[in-house]
Amino acid sequence: MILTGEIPVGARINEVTLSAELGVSRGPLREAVQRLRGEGLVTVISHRGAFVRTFEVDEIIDLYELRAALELHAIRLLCRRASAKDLSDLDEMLLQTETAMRADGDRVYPPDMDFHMRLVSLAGNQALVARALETHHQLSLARSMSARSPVRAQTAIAEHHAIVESLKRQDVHAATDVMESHLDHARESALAALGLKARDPELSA
Amino acid sequence: MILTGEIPVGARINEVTLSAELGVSRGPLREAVQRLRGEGLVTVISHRGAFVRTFEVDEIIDLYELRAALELHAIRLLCRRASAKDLSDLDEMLLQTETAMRADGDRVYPPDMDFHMRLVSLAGNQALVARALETHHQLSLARSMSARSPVRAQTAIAEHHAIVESLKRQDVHAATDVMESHLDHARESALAALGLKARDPELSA
DNA sequence: CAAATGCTAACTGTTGACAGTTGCCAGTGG
DNA sequence: CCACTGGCAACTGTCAACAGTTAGCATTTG
Repeated sequence: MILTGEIPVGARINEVTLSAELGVSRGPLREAVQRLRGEGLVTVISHRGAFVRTFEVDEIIDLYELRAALELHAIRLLCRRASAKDLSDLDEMLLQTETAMRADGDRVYPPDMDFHMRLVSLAGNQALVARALETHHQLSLARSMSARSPVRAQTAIAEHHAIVESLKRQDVHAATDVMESHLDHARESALAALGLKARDPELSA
Repeated sequence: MILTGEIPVGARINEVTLSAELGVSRGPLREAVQRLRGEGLVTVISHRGAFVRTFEVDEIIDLYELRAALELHAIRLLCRRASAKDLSDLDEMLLQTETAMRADGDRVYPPDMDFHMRLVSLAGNQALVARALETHHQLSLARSMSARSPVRAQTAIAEHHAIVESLKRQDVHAATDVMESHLDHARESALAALGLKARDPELSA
């Protein structure tokens, strides 16, 4: 309900009304809230309740940095572990996304997230996958604070292709470089959609 | 209580007896269990209860890989952001650890964890810090499955020094290389303490 | 008129009790 | 003697009610 926007960002979660809507008691609901707290989707204030988390610009930048840490490492692992079939599967996935996008001009981020999560999954590290999924959830929540901007689809797909090509050549350096700039672009796009610019005086390298 | 071993690894958490010991009711205890579940310290089985999580060898290797992803990225960020004072503080910290170790031959891992967490904190990314702390908690729980092995203290300290020296020279490549081998050694040491070896046929680079 | 104070309603924090499920053990039949 | 079944005890899942706190509003006072 949080990720779909059914409960708006920043809103308080009223335990009694929500438990009545869901048809459960307050006990299980409070347990669920604690789980969401662990996932970073709500912030709990003592005696005040649980609020759907809001993100400052700095926090969004931090999350993209975290994404970079996780996904760049996944890339490094993939260069050593990915089988030919894995890579061809990724290619097929990209083609399907392209055809789906051509038919239906809507929805740009879900396939993007699918690609990245597939990439991380192929690294074969469950702990890494869990953290990446968590980070994506937080980022999708942060992005939902702005109106959807369906821009940046074609360029993203092109960058995905470049990543897979680098992986096929087992070129770690190229793959990580492309992924890093890809995430930089995604961050800037997200921040632009949210209104303002970044601070970072550090994109020379 | 889990991290200190007061509740042994693999044990079931009896809600009624534990809530009686802690002087609280089962409701808050169940909420706490859900939080621990989010932190990956317990696994909850429906109608069976919460069990202090046990780790397979593969999962421990995955956790060290996750550590590498987070801490190597922290190193990269530090090379750009760390001030001279930050680095001198790290140096002082290492010296204090050495003198403390010379006086008291016990306790090897806590200062190690302190150093790494300090390193990550200096990167100035709260999301990164949170995940690193979580991973360290899981690893300390995994290590607690074996008897403490206070070996490997001097070499670890030496490697810490080498990391700081590389950071002072702003040599990203050297710093990440040292950190990577440091974590490799830590992993092998932990696995050895737990009984058996790793599988990885991939430590040539 | 403005600031401080007391009151009230709404909500969270916690508790104890009830219902449903699981695992174990004795008893029974092959 | 072994496998199976029925019953039982312990425990988890859930609920409704009570206590304590917070925020807002009306009232009072300088």
